[in-house]
Order: sequence, then structure tokens, then C-alpha cells
Amino acid sequence: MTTTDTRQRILEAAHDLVFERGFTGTTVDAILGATGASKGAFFHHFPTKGALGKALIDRYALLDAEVLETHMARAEEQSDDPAEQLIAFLKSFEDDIDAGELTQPGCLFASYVYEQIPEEADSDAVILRAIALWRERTLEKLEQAAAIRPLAHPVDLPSLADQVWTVFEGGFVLARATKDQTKLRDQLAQLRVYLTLLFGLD
Amino acid sequence: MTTTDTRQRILEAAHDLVFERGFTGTTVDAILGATGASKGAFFHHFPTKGALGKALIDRYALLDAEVLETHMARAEEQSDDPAEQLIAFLKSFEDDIDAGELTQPGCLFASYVYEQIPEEADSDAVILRAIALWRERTLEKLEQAAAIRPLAHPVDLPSLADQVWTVFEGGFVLARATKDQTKLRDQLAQLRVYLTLLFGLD
DNA sequence: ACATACAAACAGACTGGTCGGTCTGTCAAG
DNA sequence: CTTGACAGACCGACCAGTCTGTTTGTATGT
Repeated sequence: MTTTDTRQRILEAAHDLVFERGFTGTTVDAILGATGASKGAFFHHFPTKGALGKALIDRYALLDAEVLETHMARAEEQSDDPAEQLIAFLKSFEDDIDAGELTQPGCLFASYVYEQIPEEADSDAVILRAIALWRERTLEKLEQAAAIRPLAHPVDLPSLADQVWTVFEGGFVLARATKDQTKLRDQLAQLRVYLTLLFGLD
Repeated sequence: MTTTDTRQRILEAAHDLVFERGFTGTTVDAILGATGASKGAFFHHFPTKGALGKALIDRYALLDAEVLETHMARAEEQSDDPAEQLIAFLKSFEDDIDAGELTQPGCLFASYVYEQIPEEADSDAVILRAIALWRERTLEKLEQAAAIRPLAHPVDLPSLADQVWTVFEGGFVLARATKDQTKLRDQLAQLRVYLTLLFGLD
């Protein structure tokens, strides 16, 4: 039972609860109930509930970046062509969904964006950074791809890079509303077709 | 001062607050403060806070359907070609954004989906119906378009129909996070390019 | 090897304010 | 003289945060 053990368990339980009911809708007592931790334990590790909120997105941003890099690396193994890598990148997520991973669809960033999280959580900067990271990584591929082959239609590449994040976010909402994860997969597949057409692949 | 006047003012103020801070994060007292109404007035019109929640999405779903039909009608004036109508439909939203309308980006549906709204609000059915409405109206155009011209790539048309809603939702999250409404416009523009390529327009 | 010291990691009773909701009225219109 | 539309004091539950301990790991001096 190391120092960080209880803290970690609180973080994980809180993540699940916040994912379901939102940050404001999640009480400290509910987190304690889910972990078996005591009030003293909670406020020993987090000075306020807002501090937990901050720790939660920091953690989530880390996992998010990890997921991004994992799938990007997987895609880079499949092809040397940057356009095909992007396609493979999306396909990699689709395969994961089909394989039953990514159990609960949704995004903590979106959840935070739609709520008023306490100031101290200072979530804006973290979310903005995460969005920027996705844009950078995909834009990089897009620019390489556009340098190799002509685009079938002129587009603003930064916006196109953001489209990846956008379709994920929109797909999450759709999947959550319909309680059907395959909806997210299908939305990613549409984006894949768009890229295919734009880069004249097939 | 008709019967519905106070009720209406409560509904409008509540909408703005919930849009900003989420349903759980919006207290009845805050709504009273924003409207000048009294506690007695509030609970005279709404038996519970959850009932307000229900009234709120019902109202929002009505406005949403109205927006859908307005822009669709505008698009149908511009062309007889269903593919071009869809393009014009999206462009119509982009123009509205450029014109400074659609002040606060976001979607009450997404906000509800990411929170645990009281049972009595029974928001799921309303949201599902709204999504279905968008799918029906766009799918209709897509099928007509696909009957006229060959698709540049085989796609699942219902998923493509959902893509419209998806890009709106994702675009809302992106615009809210970055506090930049033009981001939503740019995302819609990307979807427009996709449709353009798919139907071989230009 | 063992006592002492000290701090980190809790446990859980308690508190003050807030929240949704109630209750007893008042008042104007029909 | 009934009914709908309020007004606002009041209430019990709950919620974030506090406070007073108790246990436990660990560093240190002898």
C-alpha cells in the first residue's frame, strides 16, 4: 500500500463517475462510496474537489496523448505514405471499437467544456493543449501527403486536421446518445472515405 | 401579464444558464435571480427541477427542428439538385455564423448526454427523436442524389446522413473549447468538400 | 538491536452553508 | 367565492470542507 495507491484509486473511481454524471453531478461522498476511502483520505490527497477536477483532466490528457501516439505508431508501421498512414490511423480506432475495446464512449474534455468546472481546475489550457496536439500530429501527416500528391479539391489543411478531432467528438456524442458504439466507428469510416477521395487513393 | 409569461421567462433564463453551466450546475435559485421570479412562481409552473429539465429539451428540440427546416427550405430554393441542396444547406449555416448569428455555440442535447439528468426529464427519447429527424431529412436528400449520380466511392448512406449531425456536434465542442465560432464554420466547410467530392460536383 | 521522534496516511464525527422543495398566505380576475 | 398566479419564509437533506485524533512507515541516535 504505497502512498499513491489510494490517490490512484480515487482518481480512477472519480473518472468513471464524472464520465457518467459530469463533474458537478459527482459528489465527493459518491467517490468515497465507490472507493471505500474516507473523507480524511480524500482531502488529504486533494485540497478541494476542484483540485481533483484538475488532476482528473491532467490524467485524462496524458492518456489521450498516449492513445494518439499509440495509434499513430501503429499506422506508421503499416505504410510509408503519409496519406495512407492517416487512413490506417482512423482504421486502427475502428478496429479497436470492433474488438470491443473503448467500452464507454465519450470524452472528458467535452464533458468539461459543457460544464462550469471550478476555476482552480483550470481545465481550459489542458483541453486546448490536447486539441492542439491532435491538430499538430495530423496536420504533419496532411502536409506531407499534400506535398506528394495533388489534392482532389483545395482545402484548408489545419481545418482538415481539426476535422479528425471533430468527428471523434461528434461521434462520441452520437454513440452516447444512441448507446451504440458502432455509430462512432461508422463516423470514423466516413472521414476515412473523405480522406481517400481527397488524396485520390484506392 | 398572461399565464405563460413568467413561465416563458423562466424557460429562457434557464436555457441560457444550463447552456453555460450544465443542468446540474444550474440551481433553481440562480434561475430565480436571473428572472426576478419567486420560488413560489417557479414551483407553481414546474413541479420539480427535473420537470423544468424536460420542458427545456422539449423546447430546444422544437427550436432545433425549426432551424433544420428553415435551412433546408432555404437550400431547396437554391437548387433542384438534391446533392447541391445538401451543400447549400451546410453553406447556409456557415453564412449564418459569418453573419454573427448563432451567438453561443453548443448544443443542449450534448450537454444532457454528458450529464445525469433526473429520470423524470426523460430526455433520451427527445434527443433520439431529434437525431432521427436530422438523419431522415438528410438521408432523403442523399438517396435522391445517389439515384441521380454515381458516388465517387461506395458509402453507407445512413452513416453519411449522421455525419452531418456528428460534424455539428463535434464542431460545437471545438468552437466552445477554443471560444472561436469560426471553427464550427470551418468544420462544416470540410464536410461540404467531402460531399462535393463524393457526388463529383464542382 | 532497539527505543525515540516525526511525519505522512489515513479514519470519521462534525459543521455551516446551500439546494430542491413545501407551506401558508395574498391578491386579482371571473 | 373559487381559482390561478404568484410571494417568500421555512425545512430537511445533502454537500464540500474541517478537525481531532490514530495508525504506520521510516529515519536516527545509542
